[in-house]
Amino acid sequence: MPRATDLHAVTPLIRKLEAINSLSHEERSALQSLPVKIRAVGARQDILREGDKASQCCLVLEGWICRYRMLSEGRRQILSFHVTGDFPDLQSLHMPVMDYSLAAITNAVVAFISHESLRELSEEFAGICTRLWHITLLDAAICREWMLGMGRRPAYERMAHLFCELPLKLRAAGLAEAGRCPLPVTQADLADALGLTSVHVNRVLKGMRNQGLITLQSRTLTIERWDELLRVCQFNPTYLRLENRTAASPAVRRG
Amino acid sequence: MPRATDLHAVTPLIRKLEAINSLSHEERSALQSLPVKIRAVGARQDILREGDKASQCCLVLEGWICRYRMLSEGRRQILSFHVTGDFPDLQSLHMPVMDYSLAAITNAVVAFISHESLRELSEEFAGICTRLWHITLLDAAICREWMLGMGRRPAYERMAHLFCELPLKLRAAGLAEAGRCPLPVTQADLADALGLTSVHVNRVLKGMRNQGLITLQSRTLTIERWDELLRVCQFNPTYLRLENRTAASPAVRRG
DNA sequence: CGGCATGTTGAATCTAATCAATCCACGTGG
DNA sequence: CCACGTGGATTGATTAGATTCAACATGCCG
Repeated sequence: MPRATDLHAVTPLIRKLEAINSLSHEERSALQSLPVKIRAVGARQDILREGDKASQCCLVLEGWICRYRMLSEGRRQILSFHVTGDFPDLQSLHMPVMDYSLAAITNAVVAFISHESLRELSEEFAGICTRLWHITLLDAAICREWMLGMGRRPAYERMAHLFCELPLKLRAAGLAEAGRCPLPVTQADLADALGLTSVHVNRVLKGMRNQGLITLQSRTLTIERWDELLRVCQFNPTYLRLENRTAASPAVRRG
Repeated sequence: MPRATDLHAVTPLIRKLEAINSLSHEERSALQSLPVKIRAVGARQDILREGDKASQCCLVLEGWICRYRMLSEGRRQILSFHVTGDFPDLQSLHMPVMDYSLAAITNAVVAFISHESLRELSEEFAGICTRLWHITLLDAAICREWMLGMGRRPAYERMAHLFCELPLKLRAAGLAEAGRCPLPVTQADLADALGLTSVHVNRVLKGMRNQGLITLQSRTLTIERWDELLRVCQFNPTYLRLENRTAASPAVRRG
């Protein structure tokens, strides 16, 4: 596993922006000279808390991060999962008071980029501003999809849907091979992401294994029957906007 | 009810942008000269459908609009409600393929503004670009709040939360007096927004009326006991980012 | 080896869904 | 003016999906 250093810390971000629209030479070098602060975060550690006022954004370099919110009596809702290249709190650039917390799920490495430098960059390069906006929109689209699931999909479908989404998302980011992806989260985490209890997650998982749809072991999710999994949850990948990058596209492999 | 004409069609938008950050004279006049196409939409009519490729954005001038998604067997999830001044599909500016449908709940009037002209405006005025981005972020914050509710709040709390959110949102937009707001939706619509069935919505409503928390008649929601309603759902208005405008509403602070 | 986090299973319970009537307000046409 | 139709609201009875509580198994790490 390559260790992130200041020198190439921004590459995951560049990669992501390129995926939206290719960058000019000036844009790329401006990004490369962004000042960043690297920080390692232990598993289950908070990075930022609801109510905090952020003055920098957090770029994920390694590991899994999640956004979450808490209610009384320990109720927790995970709002999203984030991996290398994601910018989970990019919206803080315009809304500094956090309406959710950010925590590491696994051991992780993140890079902090100050709002100030991001703003300067956005002012100088309209194209970068647009792409950053684009990232927040992608995020919102996934949020809508999760909302639909929580409101209208029963547990089995909801979980199947997540198991379609994650491998596609990770593969597009060059972090997974086809039909298989890392899933380093506990059943309790899954439960909090899906709006279920961990006991029920366990039972639904058992059901999916019995149907031969998936295997999930050693923190790796393998899709055994894509066609069936897609059918079960009526999966439509439009919202992920993977376009050409989806299947075996060179854009993915080049990463 | 004032009829929207081309001349002042953009005022609700200007009002909303001003609320984020006051506009310069040039910005305001540039906005005023935006070309718009006004269209009346009958109640329950679709304005745009999932999968459509948009080349313009829809600004709500009058009436209530919702975003929604459908699943098989008539399952519907309403993703958001929108009123005068809202830009429910602003994200189509950067992601033209719609991942949800847009429909009028009541009779409504909308203004279409072409992506082209919005893009020109954004290029010329960085401040307008930023504010538009800001609007999409506000939207995402509400989406996260709804997600939390669907995942972790039981029906009663979830509905109470919506009944806190709507009056505050509408009041900030100048569309409601304190402690009361129009709610021209059916119980079936409410159900689709909350991820419940209409039968259950009816029962929860009955419960809230019995507790003396609200009245809901003639399409008007009145909050009878703000303090208690806020308490029931642990309402925290941060995510709405009403800031200074909240303070103007004594009903909130009293609670 | 012991301890702790995570995963698994069973039984009882509960929330919300489903199915099925009925009621009510309102508008329309005879 | 009243009968009728219609969409929405209300209520009851039943069922299903998910939670809760509790116990036990497994795997990993010091």
